[in-house]
This record gives sequence, C-alpha cells and structure tokens, in this order.
Amino acid sequence: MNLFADIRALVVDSLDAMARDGVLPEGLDLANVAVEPPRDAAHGDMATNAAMVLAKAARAKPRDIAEALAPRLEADARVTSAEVAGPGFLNLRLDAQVWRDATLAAVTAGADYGRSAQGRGRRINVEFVSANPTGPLHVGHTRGAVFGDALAALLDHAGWEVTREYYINDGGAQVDVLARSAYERYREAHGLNPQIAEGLYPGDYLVPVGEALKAEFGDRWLEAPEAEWLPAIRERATEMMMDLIRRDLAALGVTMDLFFSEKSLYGSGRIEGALETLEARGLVYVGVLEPPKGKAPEDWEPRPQTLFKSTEYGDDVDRPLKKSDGGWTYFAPDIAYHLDKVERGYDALINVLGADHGGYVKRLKAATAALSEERVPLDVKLCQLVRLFRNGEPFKMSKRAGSFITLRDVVEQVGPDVTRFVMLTRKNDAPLDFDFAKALEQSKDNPVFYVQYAHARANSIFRTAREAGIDGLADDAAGLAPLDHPAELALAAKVAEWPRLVETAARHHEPHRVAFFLYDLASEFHAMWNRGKDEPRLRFVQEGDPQGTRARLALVKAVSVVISAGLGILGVTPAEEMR
RNA sequence: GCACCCGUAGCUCAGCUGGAUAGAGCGCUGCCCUCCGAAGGCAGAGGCCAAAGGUUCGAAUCCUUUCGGGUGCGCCA
Repeated sequence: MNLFADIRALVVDSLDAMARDGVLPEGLDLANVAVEPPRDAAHGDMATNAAMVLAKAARAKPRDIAEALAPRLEADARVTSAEVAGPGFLNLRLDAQVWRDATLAAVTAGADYGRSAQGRGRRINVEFVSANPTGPLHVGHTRGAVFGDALAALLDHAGWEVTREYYINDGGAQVDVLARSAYERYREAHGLNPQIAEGLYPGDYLVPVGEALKAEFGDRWLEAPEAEWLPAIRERATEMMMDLIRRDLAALGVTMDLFFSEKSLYGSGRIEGALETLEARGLVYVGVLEPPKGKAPEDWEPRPQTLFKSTEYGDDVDRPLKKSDGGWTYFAPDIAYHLDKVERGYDALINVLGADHGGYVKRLKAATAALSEERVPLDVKLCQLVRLFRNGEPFKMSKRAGSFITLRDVVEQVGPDVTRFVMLTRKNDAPLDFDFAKALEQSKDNPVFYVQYAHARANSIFRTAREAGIDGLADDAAGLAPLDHPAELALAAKVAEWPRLVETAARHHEPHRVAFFLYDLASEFHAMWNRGKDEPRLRFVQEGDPQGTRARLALVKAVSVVISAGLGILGVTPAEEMR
C-alpha cells in the first residue's frame, strides 16, 4: 500500500542478500535505513541513505556499498535506474507502471486509500476538550476540539482503535460556583434581582438555566438556605452545561465516544485505591515543599502535605495530593482517572490540553508512568493560543463582562468546515491567528478555499468529459497505459505519497501535516490544469481520444480521492462545486 | 529563580523525529484568458535557519551555553 515502505522492503531484502553473499557483514542494524522522496525532483523518484547509514558498521566507504547495492535494486522490475550520488545516496528512478499502479490503487480504494496497518489494531485513548462544565465552549476549546478530533481520525486511518474521550471536571469548587450563579438566575426567573457577586459566572447563558430550574422546582428554594438547594441545583446546572457543550461540539461535528465524570470517582474508593497503588510502590509521603524561588507568595508558610513522589519519574518537584483542609487536590482524582484509563487496557494515551496547562504535563506523565509501571505511554499535546482578528484588527475580549468569543460565534460566522481547516493549518505548539474575514475569502490566500477548489475542479472535469460524450474512467493497468507524460506521472507520484504521509503524521501525532499535504497536492493539481492551456495534449479531456481521456480521468479521480480522504480526516466536507 | 514551548525570506509559516543547492503563501517585479472554471498559473528578486561551541560521513533538526519572546510555578481546576 505504502510505496515507500515497499521499496524500503526491497532495499532491506537486497542488503540481506548482500550479507548472505559476504559483501556486507552479517547482523547489521538496518533500522535507520530510509527510503524517502528526494528534496530535488531532479534526483529521481526516491532516494535511500542505506550506504551512508551502514558505512561505519560495515567498515566500507558509502559509495562502495551504494555501487554494490545499485545493480541488485535495478534487478527489480519497478526500478529502472539506481544512481550513486553525493556522499553516497542512491537515487532511484521508478518505472512509469509503478505510478500508474498507485493511481489505480487510489481509485480502487477510494475513501480507504492511505489506510494503514501501522496501529495494528492497538487501542489508543484521545482525551480532548475536557472543558469545565460551567459555560459554553470558547475559541481556545475550539482549537483543542478540532485538533483532538482530527488526531483521532488520523490515528483511526493509521490502523489504531481510537476512543474519543472527554473528562468532565464536575467534582471541584467550580461547579459550586456554577450552582450559586444558576441560583441567582433562578431567583431572576421569579422576578427577583439577581445578585451576581464577584467570582460568580455572569454570562447570560445561565438565564435559561434559571428558568428551567423554576419550571422544575417552582419557588421552594427561594427562601431556603444554600445547604439545601446547592446539591440539586449543582447537579441540574452541570447537566445543562454538559448539554450545552455537547451541542457546541455537535455544531463543530465532534462526537465523543465517552464522557467520564470526575465526580463519579468521589465516594467510590477509586481515588483512595489509586493512591494506595502509588503508596504500595513507596511513592507517597508526607513532607514540606520549598516555596518557588523568585515568586514566593506573601502568604507562604511551610506546612506538611501528602505528596506524590513525581520526581522519581522526571518531574521537578513532588506534587501535593491533599489540600490543607484535608480535601483532594485536583491532581488526586486525575491520578485515579488515569489509572482507570490504564486499567481499561489502552496501549497508549493522548491528552490534548491548552498551553496554560504546560506546567501540568510532567506530573501527568509521572503519574501515568508510575501507575502503568511505564507500560502505557502518555503523550500530551499542548495547543497554543488562538488570536482572533477581523481584517487584521485584533478582537477585544472582555472577560470581566462575561462576554468571550464562543465556539458558536466562530462556527456560526464561518461554518464548521472553514473553522476546522483553518485551525489545522498550524502545528499545535504554534500560536494561531484566526481572521474571520480571511477565513471566508474566496481566493488562494485562503487555503480552505484553495483545496476545496481543487476538489470542485476535479468534478468539473468529469462534467466536461461527460458533455464530450466520454463516460467512466480507466480501471485497469491496460487502461492507464496512456498516462505517460512526466507531468502526469509526477502528479501520480504525489498521490502515491499519501499513504506515507498518513503514517508519518500519525506517528508524530500531527494532523496539521495532512492539511499542508492537501495544500501541496491541490497546488500541483492546479498547476497541471494550467499547463493544459499552453500544452493542449496535457489537458485532461481530449475530445478525440476517449481512451487517453479515461486514463487521465483516473488520475484526476485519484487526486480527488486523496483530497476527499484527507479532508475526511480533518473533518471537512469536500466541495462538489464552488459557488 | 526554575520548568515547558517557540525563534527559519520584509510578513505569516512548512521543513518527513540527522540527508544533497533550506521550501510555500502574502507582499514586490515581469508575464499568461479564441483554450477542460484566471475563484487560477508561470518566472524573478529575497536566507549567516537568533548566537557560539560540540556530537559525525552529514545538523535548521540531536547535546551544552548565551540572548530574545510566550506560558506556568502549594491550599484553582
């Protein structure tokens, strides 16, 4: 499926044969042997570094190894030439049939093209968004949601069994604050003046919550003390906030497989159990932490606390598990939660967090390593800030007034497709500028449009062909034979890179690579289309040549298939036509 | 003070977890519609990859130090 992997296998086999023949020593480490597209297309279709990687261990000159390897590779029908170049690269030119086969593979596989066995069906958990259930999702959450969802889809495409998961922080003080805020709105629904004190959530998204509480509970809590109404209102308000969040996610096209409640850990013995697990390994003790240097809080006083020895697993300081009032810190249930994930049998875990949680990464990794005895790797992906602009002017966000730019604001203005694509045009650890005006612009300045245009253009070509009386496209090797121009084969070669791109992006947990690849592919496709203006024989539709046209249509279809599959991973609907 | 992230063309950013002469887009200069959608395309100019050491056949990429920007740092989650 992955042509580069196929050719690499050929290289490895040839090296093994050389070892058997005594040309190379036995038992060489071939792990670093790579087969890649060369930076410069003039160097051929693929290049391998095998000779340079092995030179030292084989006690031979790189160029000598390459000279010996070349004829063995050339013996394969797929390889037309293998030339030694530079310090010992072996540049391979492949038979045109290889690219025709790749085109055919793309057309045949359709949406499944590029699916990989890399994950080998292993199970992976992607936890993302996990916003506090105290209000609607805002732009920062939007980036995390898009990133996490695309990463999950990418891993799925790469052969992992993926769970999309949301951790509901419904166990801490912030849901009490939510309850008190909702209570004021409940009073308001009864015609009383709400007393939204400093520290409560002022947003008017709680107004309907107050009305719902009135409808459900009538006036029974208007005069009641807080202790009586707090638990019930907290529960109802939290549920309503989660409904709101679910709807926000749905508007973006994100569906979670599992919502995991922090609260469900309390009173179940799970937190205590998790800490006992750590204690049994000698990782819990009572001690006194040093104050942070340079930034010591005025009210700092040393006090003994229950601590997790996270420094055993690479953290900078040990981390507290209990607050001075005896309650758990946020970290304690989080440890229980990660133990739960480990016990559910995942082979790998990913957490997508906002950049402001950077300081939390080491202790999470330490906890997961300790709990799983270093069996289950945890990768934490931090998403940097989103800066909002309109026509180059930054948006002002007034947090004090409770008004922030929500996910809804963004999606309703530019739509889920544009939102998702734009959010993925930057790698996660770089800040992202999001300009509302640019996002909607119909020009090549806007990558979403540019890629969509390529897909629409492919459809337009099929329409033109039908109008010329040419139906269908080539679907076997013989039918594809007319595909022989270097420009056509180069485009086919780009298509053939897709399976490798999926694997690389999945391995690095970097869905943005998909977006950049699609942009490149679209660019080559647009360029090819334009060459047809000057060189009529390169036009996809040739009225007098149905056979040649069907072969080219297969190439167009292959491009369209990859764009469609790639956009599918990003969660973007391909445009059938531009309006 | 410490930790993490970042520093690549005038601007915004890619760069395949070490490969060949470092790439796009915007902006700038000059071209291309009798022609499948010019909503596009082609060509040119533009670089000490923040700096200095190191590792090796080979470094933007890995290590160390320095400088600059961001984020965070017990009893918030």
